[in-house]
Amino acid sequence: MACFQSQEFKQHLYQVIEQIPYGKVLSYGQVAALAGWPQHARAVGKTLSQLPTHLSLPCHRVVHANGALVPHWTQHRILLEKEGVSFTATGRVEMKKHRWQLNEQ
DNA sequence: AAATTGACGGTTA
DNA sequence: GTAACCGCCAATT
Repeated sequence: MACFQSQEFKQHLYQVIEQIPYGKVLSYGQVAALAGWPQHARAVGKTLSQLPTHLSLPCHRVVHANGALVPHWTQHRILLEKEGVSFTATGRVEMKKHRWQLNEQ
């Protein structure tokens, strides 16, 4: 079966992220589960970290389940703010409002 | 082969 | 509400 390095996995991952609606965010674990690899949230993050820039994928809509943003990425908060995502005082996304659930839409 | 690291998750304090 | 701890998997050193 396909490994995490395989193109098939990445393709599936891209497809999931591409489906994230405007102003919504998804956690790594949720993305991993939708891609068919539950419990692999960490590996998903690793894969996203190796994403080529030319894909123009809304990877900024993928955040930590706790609402924490991506470390070492200064633009993350800005991009989400532009989409109307609310933040708490400590700089975390309000997952309660913006977490994309398959139930809605 | 063993230990370390990393864009994580959920529970507990 | 935030902060810390332990558990999880895969890739790298």
